[in-house]
Amino acid sequence: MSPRKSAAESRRTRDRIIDRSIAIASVEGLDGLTIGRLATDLGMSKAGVLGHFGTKEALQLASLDGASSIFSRAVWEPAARTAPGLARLRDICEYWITYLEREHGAFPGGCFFTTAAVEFDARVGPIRDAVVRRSTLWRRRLANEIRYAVEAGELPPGTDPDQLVFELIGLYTGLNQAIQLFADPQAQDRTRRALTRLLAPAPGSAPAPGAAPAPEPGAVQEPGAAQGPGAAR
Amino acid sequence: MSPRKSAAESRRTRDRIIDRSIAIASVEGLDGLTIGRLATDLGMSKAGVLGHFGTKEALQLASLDGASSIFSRAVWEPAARTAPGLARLRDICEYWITYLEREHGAFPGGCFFTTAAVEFDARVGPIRDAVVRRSTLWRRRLANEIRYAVEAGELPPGTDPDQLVFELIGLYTGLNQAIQLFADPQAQDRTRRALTRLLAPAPGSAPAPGAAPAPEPGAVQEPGAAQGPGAAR
DNA sequence: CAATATAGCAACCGATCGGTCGGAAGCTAA
DNA sequence: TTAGCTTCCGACCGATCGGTTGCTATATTG
Repeated sequence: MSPRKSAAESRRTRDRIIDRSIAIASVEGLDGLTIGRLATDLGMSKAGVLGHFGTKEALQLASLDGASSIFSRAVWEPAARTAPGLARLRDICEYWITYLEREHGAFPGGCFFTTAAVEFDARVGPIRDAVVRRSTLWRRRLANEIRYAVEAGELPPGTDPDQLVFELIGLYTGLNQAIQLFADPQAQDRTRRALTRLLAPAPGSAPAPGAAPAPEPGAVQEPGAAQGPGAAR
Repeated sequence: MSPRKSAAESRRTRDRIIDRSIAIASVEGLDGLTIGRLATDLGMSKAGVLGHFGTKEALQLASLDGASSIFSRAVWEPAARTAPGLARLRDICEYWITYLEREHGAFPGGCFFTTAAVEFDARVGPIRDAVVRRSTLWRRRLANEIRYAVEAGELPPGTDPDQLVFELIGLYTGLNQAIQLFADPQAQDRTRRALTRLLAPAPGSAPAPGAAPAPEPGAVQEPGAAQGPGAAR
């Protein structure tokens, strides 16, 4: 009806498309996303939508990019202000929990990357590659943070960063499932409880309080801090 | 070309359809599965395929049922022969690892239920309900086994079964991702290493060897068994 | 103001989607 | 042998898929 054309206006439209695309894809999957549905939701024509990207695959990749920014802004950036090491690692984990909460509203259908990873983990092509790349970057960032914490003596010596990353990824994938599939109100607490064990400080290091947004005070059992000296990570 | 019709023959055809359907859906998702593709793969007509189920949704539900049997046969049934408690729990976990291995060939695209759970975790309808139901049954079965082990004194008293289930589910979801998305050859070992910590026996109980298919002998670090007395799972 | 570039639309393309229908082929029961 | 039931096929349905093609209307550039 009313073709706008300024460069700035065009970019805003593009962003609107990507935002909506992310919302749809987080529920229906990147493949379940259709141009027609997207156009209807936005009150545009299919050609108008597709004109910004050329192909559906390009749109999917752009959505992945946009989702990546959202994740980064919600989890990494706020934690990046904290000093590196265990403190920052704990911040990351706490922001990560918040990011996955339904109320956070980043993605109506749960973590976009979990969905995309499972959706494309058995296929080949540019989208799978992009998912693998982003996921690898995140794993690497986590591993670096862990390595730093170990070298600083905040985590037990002998801790295997990749092993800890492996367990963290699993933990958060499980958290996402508990929230989305079961709407489990205890999921966050369970995650924090697992974290106090996974991220228990090295025996000799500083008592470790402060820093992180408090890993819950008045919980049940679980001594948490104190742990057998040899029980690495 | 050649319509067969005996009741037994019909059932065999139905099973063939479901088998193929499971294979496709584990890669493309239950939604990505199409009648046309299925018919082509099986050398049948679309009507011939759909005639056995009526609707695509019924076919999807039947596939979920079939996948459930495969999982049960691969993980639960072999472990059910072991005496209940920690020993059986360890068996379950070991068979569960085998089941997820690419070479196992149960599902070419990785665990059918992980895929289905993520695919439908943000939707409503009979399929999501079925996924939730099956997943809940499995969680309950695990929790029961854990509860038994705790009461038998094989796991530390104060262990929260649901918490341990939560962490196990996450661990195996992570394993599935590591295998499918990263083809990580160390994923199985990492899972076993995490398991030795999660399923560490209660301090006072029997030394716990034997029983399970050996949770790896000559590994690196990680004392494993010994753990602070208070550090409940 | 004129020329160019582009955002967006309506209409359309072939392909495929889930699903229906009538009939052909063969099993089973009377 | 015949009647009825079931399996399966080929052809077809309307809807939707991703994508293309002119075209209009505006913004920008000169």
